[in-house]
Amino acid sequence: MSVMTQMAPFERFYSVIRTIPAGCVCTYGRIAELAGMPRRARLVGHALKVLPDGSEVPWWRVLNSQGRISARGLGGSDEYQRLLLEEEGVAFDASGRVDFRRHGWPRQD
DNA sequence: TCCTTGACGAGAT
DNA sequence: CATCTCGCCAAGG
Repeated sequence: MSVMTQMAPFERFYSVIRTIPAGCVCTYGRIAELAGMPRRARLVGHALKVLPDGSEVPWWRVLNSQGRISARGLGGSDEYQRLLLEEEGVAFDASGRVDFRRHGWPRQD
């Protein structure tokens, strides 16, 4: 079996993330649910982590359940993520949180 | 193969 | 609000 026959097992997640509209955000847990894999939030984080640079998957639109950017540690893309979101019109409050009622997707209603 | 680490999350304290 | 526990599971040592 060639190394290519076994594609990345995270396509389900990437597909869902690709549908998040610009200016909107979603959570790791919600992505997992929408992908049909409830309780796999942690795996979504891993999927984004291994995403190659320059990927078309809008990883920056994924936040944790508190509406915050998950810390990545040294050399992380935390700041960059916030920048990308703000460019799309996403607002952060004084404590660095995004209001899901305003930018959350899918909309609850 | 065992053990530890995580871009996580919900619930209990 | 801050911790802690537990569920989950791919990766890397």
